[in-house]
Amino acid sequence: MIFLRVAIPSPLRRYFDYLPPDHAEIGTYQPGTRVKVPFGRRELVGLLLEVVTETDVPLNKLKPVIEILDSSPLQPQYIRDLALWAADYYQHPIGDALLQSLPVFLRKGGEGVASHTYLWKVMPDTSAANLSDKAHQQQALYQLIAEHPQGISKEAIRAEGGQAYLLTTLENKNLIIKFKQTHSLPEAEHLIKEAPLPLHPEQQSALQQITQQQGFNTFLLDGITGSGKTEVYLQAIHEVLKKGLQALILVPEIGLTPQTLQRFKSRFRVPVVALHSSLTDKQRFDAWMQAAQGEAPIVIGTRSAIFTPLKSPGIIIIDEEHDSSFKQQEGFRYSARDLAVVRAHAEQVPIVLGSATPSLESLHNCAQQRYQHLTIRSRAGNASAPEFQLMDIKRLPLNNGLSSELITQIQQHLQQGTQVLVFINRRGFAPSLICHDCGALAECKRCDARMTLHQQPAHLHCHHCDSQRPIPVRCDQCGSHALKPVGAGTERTEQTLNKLFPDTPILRVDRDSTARKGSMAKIMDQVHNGSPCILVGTQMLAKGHHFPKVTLVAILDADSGLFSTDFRGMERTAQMIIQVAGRAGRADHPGKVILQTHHAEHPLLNLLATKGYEVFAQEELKLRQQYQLPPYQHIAIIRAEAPHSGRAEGFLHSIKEQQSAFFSQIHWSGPFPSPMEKRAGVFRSQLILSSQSRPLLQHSLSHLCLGIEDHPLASRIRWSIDVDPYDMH
DNA sequence: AGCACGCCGACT
DNA sequence: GTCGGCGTGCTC
Repeated sequence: MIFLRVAIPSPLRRYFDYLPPDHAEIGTYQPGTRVKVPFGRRELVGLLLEVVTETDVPLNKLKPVIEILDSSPLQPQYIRDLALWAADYYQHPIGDALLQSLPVFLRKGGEGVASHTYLWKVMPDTSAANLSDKAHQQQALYQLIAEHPQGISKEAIRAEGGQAYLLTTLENKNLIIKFKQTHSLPEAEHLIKEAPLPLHPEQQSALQQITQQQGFNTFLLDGITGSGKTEVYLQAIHEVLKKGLQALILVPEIGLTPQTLQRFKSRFRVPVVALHSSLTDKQRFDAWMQAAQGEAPIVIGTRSAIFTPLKSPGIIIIDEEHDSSFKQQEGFRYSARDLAVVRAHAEQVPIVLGSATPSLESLHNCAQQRYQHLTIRSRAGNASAPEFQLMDIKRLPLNNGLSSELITQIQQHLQQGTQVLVFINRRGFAPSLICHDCGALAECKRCDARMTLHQQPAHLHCHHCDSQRPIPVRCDQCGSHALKPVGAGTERTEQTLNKLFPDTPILRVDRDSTARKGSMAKIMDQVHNGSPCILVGTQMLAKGHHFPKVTLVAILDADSGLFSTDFRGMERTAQMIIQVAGRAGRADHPGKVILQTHHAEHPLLNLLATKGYEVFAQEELKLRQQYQLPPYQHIAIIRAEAPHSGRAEGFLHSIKEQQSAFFSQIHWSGPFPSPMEKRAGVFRSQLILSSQSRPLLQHSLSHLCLGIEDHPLASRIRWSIDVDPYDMH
């Protein structure tokens, strides 16, 4: 008798055994195929993992599988192993982790067959001369297709500006022929579309390190903004493509822009597949299949793309490796960057982690000789580094957050015909609304937080739970009409700058101003026309985009993260400052960065402004070591939440009392209320576990997890484990 | 996580 | 009378 062991997408941390399907043809059941199974009163898509001859479950409880969905596994074994490794390491239910490694289309039971891509090529013994001289567009299309002897797809034709609607016309004239895309790639000599840029010595040396070694190696490509990291990626990818292998590139959520894609598409004459959020489930699956079948030599995606199978893996690249979006912040809380290293090791391919502001973890891994540190300290061309100025604003009068010296400097830069970037990491008009008579602040009813005042459109908005209400006319507490906005967000800064510089366009860039499709592109077009303007925005400005005409970057509030309860606050602030600063100045325009601060004497802020990120990071690492914080300690947070105050904390207390004696060399701290205890109507608490040894912590967590599951309150309280948390909230 | 069962309050 | 509130228990 045989049983099918199936992974089910549920929070239950175990497998489920099933009987073979009722009318099954005699055949082999292949691990890795999807199955449709009854589960409770539902039908779910699960993943067949193993065929076993024994089961612990009483026979009368076993149900048969409804249907085997795939004739063979759609995913290679190593992706399943990666998901299993992650489930174990991040303490996530195994079935859920496994199913999350598949595209949504397959999770929902969609047919595992990709749509065909059709290609066109020119018929032999024809030429553009067969067309009328007047048919310019047809001629151009013919030429374009002729340039691709392996065939070209409709999408690629459109991307190259060809008139795809004329394909049928040329087909009817028997000049071109349509065929299904096959898996072959262009010959090595046809790979390059656009010539590589010359490398300066540091880039050259980094490229050599990456490409000359065999098998698995982790490289930290630590290159200042403008040092040409992307060119190193491109040339490393070229080497991979020459061997007929594929490249997987992970970028931050906000970094998957058409410009990013274009850099890869215009360099190589191979399909580049992008797994972005605007694709439908089916389109995403098709792209996934192209990667899995080796049809797409270059695959670019965000966090979840780490589970994309490649037929012939050649290299993995994580761009902006310090970026927080690589860590999933809910549910299956994996770090795509860390999983990428695990994956590269399993596949024996090199992995490149690139950043101008590397995470302290990665720098520490370099110091421990686990990663090879490749630094690029010179900029491409003759660009010079921006000059930093810490501007002490203590006791100075401010015009909605702008000091008069800053205003003067903005004026000067506009007069010299260049652009200015004003960075303020708060959207909305003002962080809150205060009653001038009694001091009461407009608070969110569901969170321990102030509500942000917005004016476009006018309302109060909680940025933590998204609840909204109209702007009150009278104070809730005392009935006074004297309600005043306190502090400034992007909207207010925009308004203030508009009054100060009425003749200069002020362009606001934040989540609100770019919510409509195409509005970001519109703003960027205006910036790139080069005439003087002021860009005002949040961290959206700090990523991806380059503003060659910007010569002054003003950071209105450099202090926000200096005294954060989160030990990573300083690191994040520094990364943000350097990333924003990196938007300014190019070859002919040296940039200047002004940091408005109330703590101009802050040692780390000074170090950052005068000596740069690298020196700052070394100092910050010393502090982490001194206080025994990551990366010198490994930590995990057990979080709990409940709709009544105290319950979550009581639950964690009870867990700690019951369990802590069983574990040695694990340091327990808490439970504490979360930094914002009430959020979206629930009360949250956390218990922090730390250890010097990562394997020990992981092992302990696995046991602890079983203990928590058995706790009588576990089913009534929402709890989760966050291993290597990025955000302490 | 879902989903159903089951036992108490305020509606037609 | 019953509609529906969410506490509890189960999923091979």
